[in-house]
Amino acid sequence: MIVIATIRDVAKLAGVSVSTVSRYLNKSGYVNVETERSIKAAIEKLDYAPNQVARGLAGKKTNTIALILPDISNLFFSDLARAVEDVAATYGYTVILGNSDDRADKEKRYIETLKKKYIDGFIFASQTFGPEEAEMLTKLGIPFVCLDRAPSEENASVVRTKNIEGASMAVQHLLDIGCRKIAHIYGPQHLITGRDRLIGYEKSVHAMEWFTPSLLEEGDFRIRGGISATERLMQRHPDIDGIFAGNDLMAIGALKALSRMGIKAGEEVAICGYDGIQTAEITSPELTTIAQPLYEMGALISRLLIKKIEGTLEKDLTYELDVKLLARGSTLDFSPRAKA
Amino acid sequence: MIVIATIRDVAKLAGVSVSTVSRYLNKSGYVNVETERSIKAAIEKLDYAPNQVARGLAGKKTNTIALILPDISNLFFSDLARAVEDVAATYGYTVILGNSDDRADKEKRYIETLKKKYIDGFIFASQTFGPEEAEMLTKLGIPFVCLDRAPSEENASVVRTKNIEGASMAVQHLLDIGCRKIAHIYGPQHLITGRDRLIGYEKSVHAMEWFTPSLLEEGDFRIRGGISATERLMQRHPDIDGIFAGNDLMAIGALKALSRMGIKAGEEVAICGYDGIQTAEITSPELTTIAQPLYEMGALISRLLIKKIEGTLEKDLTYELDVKLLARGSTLDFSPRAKA
DNA sequence: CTGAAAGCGCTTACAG
DNA sequence: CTGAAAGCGCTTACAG
Repeated sequence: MIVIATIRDVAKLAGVSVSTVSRYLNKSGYVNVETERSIKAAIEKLDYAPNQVARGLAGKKTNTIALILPDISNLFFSDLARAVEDVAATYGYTVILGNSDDRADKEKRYIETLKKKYIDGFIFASQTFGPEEAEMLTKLGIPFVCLDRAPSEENASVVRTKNIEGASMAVQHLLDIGCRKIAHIYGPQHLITGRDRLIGYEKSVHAMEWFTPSLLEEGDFRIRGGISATERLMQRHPDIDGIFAGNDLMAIGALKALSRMGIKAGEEVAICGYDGIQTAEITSPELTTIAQPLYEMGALISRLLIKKIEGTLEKDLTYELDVKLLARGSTLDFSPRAKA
Repeated sequence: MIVIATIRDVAKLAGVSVSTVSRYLNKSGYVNVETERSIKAAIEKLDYAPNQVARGLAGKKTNTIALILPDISNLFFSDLARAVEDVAATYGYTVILGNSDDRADKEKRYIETLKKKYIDGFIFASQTFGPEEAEMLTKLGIPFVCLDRAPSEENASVVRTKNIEGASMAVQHLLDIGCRKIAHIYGPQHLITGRDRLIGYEKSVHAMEWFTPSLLEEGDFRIRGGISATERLMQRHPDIDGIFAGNDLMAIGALKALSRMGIKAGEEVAICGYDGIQTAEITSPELTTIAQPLYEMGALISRLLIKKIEGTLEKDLTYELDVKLLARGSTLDFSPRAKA
């Protein structure tokens, strides 16, 4: 077992007081150039590194943030988590991971246990995060930022994409390639992503002569929900030739459902998703999608949190990032004649 | 801002000393039933919860473990991380996430910064973790456990699956469905998973008359590597009718490559992967794979670490879990005649 | 520019 | 069974 040097050891070796070493370490207050040199030498010699736990107790800062998301094994969130951790590490922060399964009780438990650990701040990518918890954190004085959804009208920093606009892009693309009857599988309506993408779809199609509300079907943002929604849609309207799914997982479900029904996804029925998860590239046909800049979103949100923690964030804002159409086989292979 | 109660507040309210409260909290030493009651009442009234940072400093235990893996956005590791976090939370531990990109320098940096935070232990799912780092941790007295690979001959706890056996199962399955010329895309040979699965393949085929070493091709455990390996293989041996890929990502690459070449994956060339990641179900045809019990692996490894931390692990062992063949479209659709 | 002192909120022997 | 004291390794005013 190795003996780890403390600030006292450094002070002794450098022939100064502990306070001076601390001041040097934190660059708070003046330190003479000479003494600075000897402190530096002592630190080097002893291979000293400040004990973060002691620092945490004394200074109430741990350089640790928590990322609370529904499920890290969900493709969307693992991409995001990667970005969050990258940026956090760059700024010298450590990331604690919490899976909430979108359950308020689990989420609260994380808040409870992590406040006792003096976590510096929270990122919520969870859907359950609401006003109650936001207030709890505010009272405790713990900074937080949110993905997609603001917990209340108050000022909180939020990062999301232009969902309405993105949905319109999806529909427009389907129209452009020649679709004449486009359905939408929408996500849960208690989520802003579910709602806004539905709004974008409706805006784009409500004036079309072929539009009817029965072209709408509810999904759950998961593959399974996409499958059953597609089945119901195709049964109701066998002449559907385009489907815009509220996210990629449901679009993958649509792909699956169609192929089970013996319909050529992509050729006979074009499909477009939303998110731009990596997996959209491994389906066949590959999935056309409205790509969110996942990495940027994660990077931005963790940068915002760190700024809040360090008190350098001017003011809370909602950031709506641009999305991008990635046209791939599931729409590019479309040839209306294939069906007729 | 809320005022948080400390152990002193509890002691005062209960009319006892801080030591007694501490003893009650940690169930160390005797506490009279009466005083226990009043302490309990005080805790309830003040909504007291011990400060973990202070506890960490005084007792050198933080109830926090670190999970170091190559990349959380890799499907394999996100599934695993979920299990690790679940189990850790159950035992009252918090999980810190670190992405190493399989780079020794990043890995060491995590060790450096986390030891200063009094992390209780490490799980390494990273491939770079070697003897040097293992020694470093041993010297520091920090417990660790490893996925797949032991860092040295010394006693370390390791969790992996029966790779050789699993590979043989894959080959046997391909033979069973009628394949007569089976290639193997092997993973990096500095990884035990890459090596052992190759051994399993060779064991099963070396006596076959059709076997030739040119049925082997190297991959990198990623989709891209699977694609190019498959291209090279099919060029060399257009009559290959079965491919066993060393992991699912490369198998997905094989699927992609074949479809680009106009070959019907599944029907003309059967494909089997290894891992059992969730994504294997969303390809088309769905991917047959040798499934590792990912969740169990994650659960076991984190349970092992916690036992080591708490000193209740009898001895270090290497656990080799069973795998299971999940036969799906990529082999079940096989019909040799399709090609002829 | 520097040091002594108090404090962060616990735990751990050690007396009693 | 219980309490006083020292200590964990820092930071933060406050004097000088």
